[in-house]
Amino acid sequence: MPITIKDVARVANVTPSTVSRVIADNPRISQKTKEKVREVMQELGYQPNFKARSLVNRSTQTIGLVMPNSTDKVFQNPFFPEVIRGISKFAHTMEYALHISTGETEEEIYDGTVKMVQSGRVDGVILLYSRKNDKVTNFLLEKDFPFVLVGKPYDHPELITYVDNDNAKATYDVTSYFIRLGHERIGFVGGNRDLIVTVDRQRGFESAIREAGLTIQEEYIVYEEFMKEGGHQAIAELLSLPNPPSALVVSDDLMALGMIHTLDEMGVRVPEDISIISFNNLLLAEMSRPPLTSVDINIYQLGYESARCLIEKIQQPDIPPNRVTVPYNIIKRSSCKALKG
Amino acid sequence: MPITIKDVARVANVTPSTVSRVIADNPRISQKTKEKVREVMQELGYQPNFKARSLVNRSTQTIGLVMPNSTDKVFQNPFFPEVIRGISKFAHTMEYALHISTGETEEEIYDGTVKMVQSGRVDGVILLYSRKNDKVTNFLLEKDFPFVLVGKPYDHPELITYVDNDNAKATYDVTSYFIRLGHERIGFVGGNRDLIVTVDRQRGFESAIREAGLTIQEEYIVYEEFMKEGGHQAIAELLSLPNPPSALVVSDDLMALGMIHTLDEMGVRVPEDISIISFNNLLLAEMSRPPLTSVDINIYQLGYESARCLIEKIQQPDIPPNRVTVPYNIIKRSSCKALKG
DNA sequence: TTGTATGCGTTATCAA
DNA sequence: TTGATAACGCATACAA
Repeated sequence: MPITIKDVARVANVTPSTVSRVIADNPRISQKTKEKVREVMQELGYQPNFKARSLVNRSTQTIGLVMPNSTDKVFQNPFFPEVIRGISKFAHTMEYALHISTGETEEEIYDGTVKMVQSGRVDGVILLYSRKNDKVTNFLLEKDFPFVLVGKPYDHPELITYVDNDNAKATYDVTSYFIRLGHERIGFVGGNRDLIVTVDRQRGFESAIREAGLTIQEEYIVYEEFMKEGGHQAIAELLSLPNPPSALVVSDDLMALGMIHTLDEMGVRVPEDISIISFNNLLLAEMSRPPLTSVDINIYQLGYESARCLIEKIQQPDIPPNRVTVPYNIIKRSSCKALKG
Repeated sequence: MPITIKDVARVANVTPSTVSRVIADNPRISQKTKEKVREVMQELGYQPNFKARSLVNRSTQTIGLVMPNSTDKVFQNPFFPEVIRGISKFAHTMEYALHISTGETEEEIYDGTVKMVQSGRVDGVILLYSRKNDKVTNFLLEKDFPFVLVGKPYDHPELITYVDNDNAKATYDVTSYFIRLGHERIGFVGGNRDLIVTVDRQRGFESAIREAGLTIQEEYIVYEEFMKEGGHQAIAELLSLPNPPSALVVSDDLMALGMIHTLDEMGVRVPEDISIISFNNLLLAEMSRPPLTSVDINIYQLGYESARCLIEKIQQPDIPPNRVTVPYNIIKRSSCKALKG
C-alpha cells in the first residue's frame, strides 16, 4: 500500500536502482535525473522503507540501553531519566532510536541484552552502570560488539570506551572541604559495593582523610542502595555509634534526602548538628530543606557523551577505545556547617 | 557472519522453511523434527534476525513516543520519565522497543512524527500530550495509524483511544476541599491554555466555585508553563492583586514548588499565609517544605495503560477506540490551612 | 550515467 | 509433514 521505490521509478521513468542512487545522492547520477526523481518522490510523498533499509544495510539505527537493575525501582532515581535525556538528545540528532532493555534480576538483564544483540535489534549498547565481574560487559567484549560504559570499567579499561567523572577526585575534594571546615569525624555513605563508582568515591574519601593526618574509622563507612530508603538505614547505623560523625559524604542526593528526613524525626538538625554533602545535584537538592550542598556530576552530559562515543564507534568500528571524563562542580548550599575551632 | 536460518537448516538436515516453521511453532511440523531443529538452534546459538523478520512481517515491534515540546525542557519535569516508565514496563513485557521522537518546535515534532510513521519505523504512536488543533493528531487520524493519547482529545473523542484522569472531577474535589476549609478567595494556576488538561481542570475548578455560591474572579485565574519558573511568574501576578487569594489550586507540583520558593523570599508562608494544592504527587511533593498536598494522578499507570491500549490496537486494528480513566487520589500533607470562621 | 541481476534473512504460498 | 520458490523493499556489483 505505501509508496515504494518502484512506484517512484515507474513514474520517473527510471529503474529502481536509479532511485536508490538518488536517495543515496550517488555522484554518478546526473543532476537532471536527480531532480526529476526527487520531484516525483516529493509528489508521491515517498519515504524510504526503514525495515528494508535496515536489512540490507545491516543497521537498525537503534541504541540499546542497559539499566543496572529492576528498572522499576531504579527509574525512580532521577539520575536515569537525566542520563537518558542526554543520550536521547544526541541520538535524536543522529536519527537513532532507543531500545531500553529492562529486567528484574541480573540474569534477566543479561538474557535480554544477549537477545537484543544477537537478534540484531540494536547497533550498539550503552551500559548505564559499571560493576565488578559483570556478565553483560564480558559478553559484549567477547562479541566485540560496540558498547560504551557510563562509569569506569572494572577490568580491561584499555579495551573499553567509557564516560565517567573523576569520582575519586570529586570525593577527595568534598572530603577536604569538610576538613577545612574543621570536621574530623567524617562519615562516608556509599552505594552498592560492587559498583565501581562506590569504590572510586571511597578511595577519594580515604585519601583525603589520610592526607589530613586523620585516621580512617571503619565504622564511619557504610553502604546502602542509592534510594531514599537507603538513607534511613544508613543514618540509623551511623547515629547509633558511640561517637557519631559530624559530617557525611553521601553518594546520592536521594539518599541524603532520606537521611535528612530520618534525622528530622530524631530531632537532629542539618547542618547545625550534622553536615551533609551529596552527589548528583538533582533538582531535589535545590528544593530540599536545607538546600543540599551537592556535587553536580553533569549527568546530562554523561549521557550525551556516551551516545556520541557509541555512535562514533558504530560508524567507525576500528577506532581505538576512547575515554571521556566529564567535569564536576561542587554546588555549595546550606547543608554544611563550619566547626568552631 | 552471524548464524542464519540456513545454517540451522543445513546442520539439522531440513530446509529453511522447516526451521522457520519450528520457530513459529507451526503445528504441522512433527514433534521429532521440532526437537531436532531446536537442538541445533540451541547448539549454534541461533537468534532470528530481527530486521529480516520486520521486513517480511511488516512490524517493527517499536512504539513511537511523541513529546509535547522541546524535550530538553520538558524532560526536566518528572512527569515524563514517570509516564515513560509505565510505558516502558508494559512495552518490555510485550517485547516492544521505544522510539522517542523529539524536536524543538511544533513543526519539527510534526515532521519527525510523519517521518517515523511513513518510513515504517514504528508500529504505533503514543502522544504524551493533548492540545487543541494538533497537527500530529490529525495526521495520525487521517492515516488511520494506530495511536493512543495520554490525556483527553480535543476533537473526535469517539475516534480516538485515550487514557486520562477525570481531571475536571479531581479539580472540583480539591477546590471543594478548600471551600470546606473556609477559603473563599481561591486562585487557579493552569498550564498552557491549549492543553486539554488545563481546560478540564479549570472547568472543574469553576464548577466547584459556582456550586458553592462564590463568584469566579477572572484575575484569580492565571496560566503558566508547567515548570519551576512558571511558579515565579504566577505568584507575582497573584500577589500583586489588591485582594490576593488565600488558597491556590496549582496544576503541577513543580510550579507549586517554584511558587513556594518565591513566596519564601517574599516572606509569605505556606500554609499560614496561603494554602496550596497541586497535581502529580511527584517525589518532590513529599520532600518539599512544607510537604505538599497533591493530587496523585497515577502517572505510571497512565503510561502503562496507554502502552497496553496501543499494543492491543496494533495487534487488533479493528477493535473500536477505547477509553481508560485512571483513578486519582488526593494526598493530604501540610500545605493547606483551615480558615477560622 | 544508467540498467540488470542478485542478495539481505525471513515468512508464506503452493506443491509434493 | 516437508520442500521449493517467491516476495518483502532496498542497495550494490557488474554490465552496458
